[in-house]
Amino acid sequence: MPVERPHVVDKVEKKLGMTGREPHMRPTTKDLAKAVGVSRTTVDRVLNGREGVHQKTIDKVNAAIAELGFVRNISAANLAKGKSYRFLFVLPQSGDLFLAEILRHIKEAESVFSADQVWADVHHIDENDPNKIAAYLATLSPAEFDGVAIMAPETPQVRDAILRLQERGVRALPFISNQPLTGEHWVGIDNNAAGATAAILLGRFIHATSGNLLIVAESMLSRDSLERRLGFDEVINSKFPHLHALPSLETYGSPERARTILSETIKRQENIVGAYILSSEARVPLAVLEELALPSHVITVAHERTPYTEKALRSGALDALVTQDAGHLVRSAIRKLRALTDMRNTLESQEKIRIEILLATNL
Amino acid sequence: MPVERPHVVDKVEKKLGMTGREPHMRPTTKDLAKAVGVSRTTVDRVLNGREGVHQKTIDKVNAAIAELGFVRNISAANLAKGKSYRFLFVLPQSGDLFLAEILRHIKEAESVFSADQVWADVHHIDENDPNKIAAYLATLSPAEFDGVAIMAPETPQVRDAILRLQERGVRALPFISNQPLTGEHWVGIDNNAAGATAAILLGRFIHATSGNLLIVAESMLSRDSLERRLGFDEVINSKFPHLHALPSLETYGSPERARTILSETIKRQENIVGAYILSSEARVPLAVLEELALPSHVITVAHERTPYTEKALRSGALDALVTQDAGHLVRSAIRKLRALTDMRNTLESQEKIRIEILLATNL
DNA sequence: AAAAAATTGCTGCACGTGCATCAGATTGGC
DNA sequence: GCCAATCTGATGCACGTGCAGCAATTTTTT
Repeated sequence: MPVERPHVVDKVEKKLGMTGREPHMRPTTKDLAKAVGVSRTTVDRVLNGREGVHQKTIDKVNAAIAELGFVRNISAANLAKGKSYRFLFVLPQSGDLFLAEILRHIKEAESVFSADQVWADVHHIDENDPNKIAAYLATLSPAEFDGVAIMAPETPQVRDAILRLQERGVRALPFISNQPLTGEHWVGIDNNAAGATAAILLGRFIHATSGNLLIVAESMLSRDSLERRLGFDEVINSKFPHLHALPSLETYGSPERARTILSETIKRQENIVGAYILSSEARVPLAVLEELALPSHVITVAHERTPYTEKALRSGALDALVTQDAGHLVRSAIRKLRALTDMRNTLESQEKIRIEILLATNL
Repeated sequence: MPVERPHVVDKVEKKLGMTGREPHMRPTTKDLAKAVGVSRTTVDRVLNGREGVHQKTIDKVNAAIAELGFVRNISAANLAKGKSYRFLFVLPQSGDLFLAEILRHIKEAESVFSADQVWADVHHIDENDPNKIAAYLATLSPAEFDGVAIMAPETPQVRDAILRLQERGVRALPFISNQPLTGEHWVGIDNNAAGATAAILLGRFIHATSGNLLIVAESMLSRDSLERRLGFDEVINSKFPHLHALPSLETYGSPERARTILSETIKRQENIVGAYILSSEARVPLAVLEELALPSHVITVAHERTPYTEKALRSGALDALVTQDAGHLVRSAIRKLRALTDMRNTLESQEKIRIEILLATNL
């Protein structure tokens, strides 16, 4: 049974001069004060970094904190402050299945974190108009939101808008799409490594002694795509020189265009032994590849787990999936934003987003 | 900035007949009571399942809970109850590097969860003596621990001890080692799938058109090893019939024995194209394999990420690693135990332990 | 030594929920 | 219509921390 604190007994013990504190009860600010020989007010001043405390006293309090192993009861603190966390996810609009997964997990996470007074909203932006994005970010104030997770392509306008947002006191967190130079905080994977991982899978799964690799992207304009491609090429060139990665085919999200450029390329190239779909929306390219009925020895690798790619993996249309856990991304973003507003640290090992490899057996 | 609840303004608003509640403030039990038209006492009775409330009233309260979207403030509740969570991890003793990782993450997790009044102890048991394990579990009482995560081989004695533990009111959670029939709660991976995943990796990485696969285990007595082997064989037989999995070699944890049986087997078998180390301690077999200097085309797959296997992966001594995240395992166990003592549900998607595949590029 | 500044303490309420006690109110059975 | 049983309410303290207002003490400056 959970431990219920026995109020009365506690008091009696205190009267008898005992500590009144079971070994599994953490010291409180009151205990701290008693240990140091100051009042709770002074302890409070130290804990919350208020000024007007002598350095010597500060040191003594900190020493006692270390010795007693004092940990601030955040629940009680938040309760006292009546604090709540209002976060916003700024995401591209698009019918992307991966994005749908992200949205689903935001809803899910909100219900879990609701017990901790966390609110998560979503706002969709036109990801192709950096000025619009920057303009929208400029409207956000600390009065509305404590933190914002932003998934947007890296452009100078957006980067500046994020910096200004932070200056206004709104914690901003680059989300999935990396925004370099905005600080060390961000949630996502190393896309270079993701591309390299896809390359190893293709390189090792392909048994042919030579051949060409089809590379399909939605667009090569984004930094993420570029990084994946770079990481991919690096590995193919250094470890699998018998394979040749073709120039990236860009679908621009259009099924018709995808069909045209893919079928043309396949007709032209005789010796295709593998296909790498590096965009986060694999549905269109995958559907087209299935239509075109490539020989069965052609290995296909794509990114991001969605209902569609999952099915393709199960059916064998896809040989491997390099993905990041959408739920983890969302929860990590929320935890990081919360830590940022509380000026706490997060647990590195928990927040590191893994580059996951999925085969038909470990879905 | 975080939202500070403006006490004074609140009161004024209430006087003016407003709700006094910003849209991002969750309704409290007081609001609930007002909405239903009962007292906070009655709401409390319903929320905590106390008896003596008319069914009609219960329904009305529940309806209001749904309508207002009331979520009990667990922080406040725990604060009021002075509740703390004392959990125990019962683990094998052994110098296993994987176990060391688990231990490290328990320490780490304790510091994180300490803000939530969670205490995590560790007790080591002799994993080879089911009676001793059962006897130890019999000594645990709800007065000491609210929940216990147990990593122990499946035997009837242990299973019974776990059941009796649960009857005494101590939540028990099978940890990593599955204990079937003790309920749906457990933390770990499907070892059958893990073995199957290793098999796919080996099968696809090996380019030879025929050959033998070395299988190394610490012992085949545990259910986990058996399941991995079964999952492995199933995939090899059905999808890679040109490969032949040799009988399992058991090291019993002894480096000398490992060296002997491995070198003998390798001498006898001419055509070894792959090695699968299915035990959680890969260090000894891996070291021996390196000593024996197998040809470079031999593919090696092992389980569990440790500093040692990580290094082997980086150096190329190992081609792939099938692993489970030790930090995730530990945190998931703590979250599940907490949910069990609170009789809450956990988030399925967060607690599912993934079978991860690691290559040199996605460490 | 007196005045000013810096440091520390006291008191008391607030947050949302749990819980105990006692007092009313409503219902049902006869 | 009366008593008992069942249901509901009122009141108040507790948990650990934050915070405001003011008083008391110590240290530094003039």
